[in-house]
Amino acid sequence: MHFTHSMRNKIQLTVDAVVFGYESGNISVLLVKRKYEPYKNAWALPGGFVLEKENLEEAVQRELSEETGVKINYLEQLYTFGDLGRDPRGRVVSVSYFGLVKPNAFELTASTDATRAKWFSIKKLPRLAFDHKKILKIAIERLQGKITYEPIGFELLDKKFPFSDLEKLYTTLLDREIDRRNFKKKITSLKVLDELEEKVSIGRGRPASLFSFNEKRYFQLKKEGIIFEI
Amino acid sequence: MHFTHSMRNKIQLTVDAVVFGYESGNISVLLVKRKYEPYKNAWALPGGFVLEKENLEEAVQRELSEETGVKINYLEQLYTFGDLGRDPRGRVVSVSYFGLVKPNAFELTASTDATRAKWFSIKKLPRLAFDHKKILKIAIERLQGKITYEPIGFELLDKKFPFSDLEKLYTTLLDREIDRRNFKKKITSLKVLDELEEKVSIGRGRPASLFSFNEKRYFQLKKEGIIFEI
DNA sequence: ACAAAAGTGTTTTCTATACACCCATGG
DNA sequence: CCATGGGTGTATAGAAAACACTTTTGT
Repeated sequence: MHFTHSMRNKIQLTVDAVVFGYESGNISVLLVKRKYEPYKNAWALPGGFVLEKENLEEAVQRELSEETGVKINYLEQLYTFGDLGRDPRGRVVSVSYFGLVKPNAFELTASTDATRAKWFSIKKLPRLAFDHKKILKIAIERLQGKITYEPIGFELLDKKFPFSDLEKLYTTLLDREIDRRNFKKKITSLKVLDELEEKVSIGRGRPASLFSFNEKRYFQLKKEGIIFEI
Repeated sequence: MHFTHSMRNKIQLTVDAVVFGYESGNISVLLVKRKYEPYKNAWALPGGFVLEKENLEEAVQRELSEETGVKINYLEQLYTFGDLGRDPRGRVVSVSYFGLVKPNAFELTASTDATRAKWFSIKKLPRLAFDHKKILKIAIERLQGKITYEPIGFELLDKKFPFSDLEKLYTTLLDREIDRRNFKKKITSLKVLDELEEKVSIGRGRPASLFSFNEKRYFQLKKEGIIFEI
């Protein structure tokens, strides 16, 4: 169909971000409480209208920083939701993004209105505005899918971490037990981890060696599209 | 950011479709010659502006039928392109789709202006309008990716086909030789093919048995998210 | 009879999985 | 000294890969 001025549509464009964080066996997602109608005071994914002179990714980053102050470590496009009736204000199409943050960025900054932005465990979610429940569901599927074919973890863990953190991350995300020895073998064979001299002991038990991701190797693997069966 | 009337943006929304077809060792993509400026007479992906009261997928189907008459066998969302400056008319965000057609739908219908819609081998592409070269590149990567983890083929081959067609499809898409015996073993183990009584002989050589996809089994595998290493 | 494409099994190698005990520390 | 979590190796089974000759037809 050819475009003429009279046909200029009234479709509005928004972005929404599903941002995941991980800490000690818990996957959390960042939500904000809505200030305005519709769905005033309901929890929703951070996001908002795209400005005419900003890229989509800039829009997400801006909204995230305005609404939550959280610094994103990894961001990719998730899916575009455009069904009629998904927004009571009219026709609103939303480009959703998928983000990950490290635990140290987990704390909501001072600039954040703590009553407005909050981390929720994905196991105990409040009722969400718009079709955000659906968006979140797809994001969780993406997260679980990604982890089985990409050496994710770099984006969710601190710079230095005990191996058990990585293991726990996988058991949490995949929601099943994994054999520690076999898991370590597989990770080791990828050569993405550097073992550090340092150790930490958390509570009782033998202290754990710290590891860090070998960034060079890690991003090389990602580029090669490593298949990483867990 | 809160939305007020004065901020109502002037972002336009389009859809574009990358439709692939396959015939005798060749992957083709469906392009249309543009009727209007900008890029008048240049080849472009079929697509156009989304109407206010149609879903995104409806918009793609409508544009495809208007511009090419081609009947799509499979359609999924690919990616949303929204960079500033990707369209000289202003801010235009495009939701792109990825489609597959069977060879029998390959013929452009009578309703189609044959000089306007045309199949191009992905190895001999013309210069494309807008950022469609980039969109096509991403679609080709998706196609190659999909084939290694989903038993694709159903959507690209005729109802009945000789096994060699499936094999050739894979060698073409993956752009490398595959061992016929190992390949057959793998496909057979999935139990997605039914061997028919019928045979065809094309030119000289021993006639080939025809196969068809066992739809039930095929879609069951897809739902289970089969991992299918080739 | 020969060229061209279809069809078919076995062996070897690699990878995934199953499995249990010792080590270092804090309380 | 004991409870807690960290760390490590081997054996088996299953999957992937390598590999070549026979069959059926058209010309």
